[in-house]
Amino acid sequence: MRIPSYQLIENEIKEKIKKSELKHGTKIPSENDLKETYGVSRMTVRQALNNLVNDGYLYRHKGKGTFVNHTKMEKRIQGLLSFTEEMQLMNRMVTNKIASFQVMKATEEVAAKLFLGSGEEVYRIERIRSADGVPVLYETLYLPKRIFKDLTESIVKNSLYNYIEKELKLSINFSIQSIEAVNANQTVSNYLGIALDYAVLHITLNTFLDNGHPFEYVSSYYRADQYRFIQHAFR
Amino acid sequence: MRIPSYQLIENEIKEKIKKSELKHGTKIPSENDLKETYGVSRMTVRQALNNLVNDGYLYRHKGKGTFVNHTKMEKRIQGLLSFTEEMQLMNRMVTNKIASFQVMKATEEVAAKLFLGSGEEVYRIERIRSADGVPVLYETLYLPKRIFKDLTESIVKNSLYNYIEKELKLSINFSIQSIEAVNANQTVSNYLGIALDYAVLHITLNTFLDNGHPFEYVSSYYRADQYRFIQHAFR
DNA sequence: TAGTGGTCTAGACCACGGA
DNA sequence: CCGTGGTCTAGACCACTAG
Repeated sequence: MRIPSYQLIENEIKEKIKKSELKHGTKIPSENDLKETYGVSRMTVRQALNNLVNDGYLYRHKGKGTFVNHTKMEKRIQGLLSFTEEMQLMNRMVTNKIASFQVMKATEEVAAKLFLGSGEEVYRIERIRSADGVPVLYETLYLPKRIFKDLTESIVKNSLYNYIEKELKLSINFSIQSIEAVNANQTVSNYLGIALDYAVLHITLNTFLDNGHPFEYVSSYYRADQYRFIQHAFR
Repeated sequence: MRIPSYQLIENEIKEKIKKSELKHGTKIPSENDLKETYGVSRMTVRQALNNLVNDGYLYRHKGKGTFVNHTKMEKRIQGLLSFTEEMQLMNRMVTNKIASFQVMKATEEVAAKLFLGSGEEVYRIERIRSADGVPVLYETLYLPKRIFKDLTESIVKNSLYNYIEKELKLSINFSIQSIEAVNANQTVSNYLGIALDYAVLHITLNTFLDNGHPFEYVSSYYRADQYRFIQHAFR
């Protein structure tokens, strides 16, 4: 298992940025200096720097030098993160409560969202997820039995994305989300402990694997005072 | 004005993909073939291909070859669209009503969002935007006077993005949006013609130019029954 | 085994920025 | 002017994939 030298250089610079040894606007050593420091050719140094520029860690000015960028934290957030991961980023403790867990035949709507044949079975799971003990969202998950053969409550109580990636060795690709505002109905108001008619975010989510198959359909309700949705969009 | 050879190679391949001469999954010639075709070194070919891979046009498989990617269309759709453009996509007629139009000194919040010095002037504009005659959103725009020297009501009544790109010749890069659900207050309820406390989407938007400067800060309220927000996210 | 992309070298000339 | 990054060469060896 050899690690290529350009990756070693990349990682070392990345670490320094993360540890704030290199701060926004700082000039890093020139390509010729780095070439000497690491005992590699200039092209290898450039490969490392190119990757860091593409990832937004650095930017270059012809004739001047290479500098540390400041926007990295923001860029990370635009990716697809699970609720657990999102809350970890904010240093908040996640707890999950399973309100129901059953296997049923997919309804027409769910079958359509999950690309299932009629009569195929799905798990239907209701969860209430809290951050630092405060209920933030109530969601209903639909997962194809075909993909999740031996799902248990304890798996769902922890991070589903972690289970999919680490245990099932499946590769999550992208999701389509629809976001709207609705007034809380009786169920939502009960589960989240908020007043009836209080505004909540209703997000439905269809998530797909690398092979193009959808593996989850989720309908979730977020407490407006606890959650906001940040996104980057490029023109 | 010399164009580097790697860019020529890049552009030629990009064109072929756009004209569908190269379709999804097609294997493109090997790096050694391209090297011969264009009479350059292999590193130069790789520079061209690296850029196309980073832009999502191609993907590589070690030992197999380089292939044309298919996700370009999807990537387009997730991009940043103005309200006018979005509504046009859905074949809905947009009308804008200007509720107020003034120049004022930026408040602290607005100055921070627009990277302005204290005391700098901004336009503050309130618009109600309708699709097919139905009010969909009420928004307050803040635009730096420094960038929009001669803004008029009639420009704002049409598409601002169009004016920025076609008239001012500025290049819009990306936006950061924050989306939350709130209950309509008196103002919102009046302008959108909905009941008080009805759930609405509150979206604030900070949009940036290619040079990194923010050019608008917008706070908008969308009618929940008329608008939903769709987005793709990649893992 | 042959062909592919992944990594790497030791040079070179250029254009730009600042002193 | 010198130092910077931008482009480019003509090789090399490696790891992976397929027949």
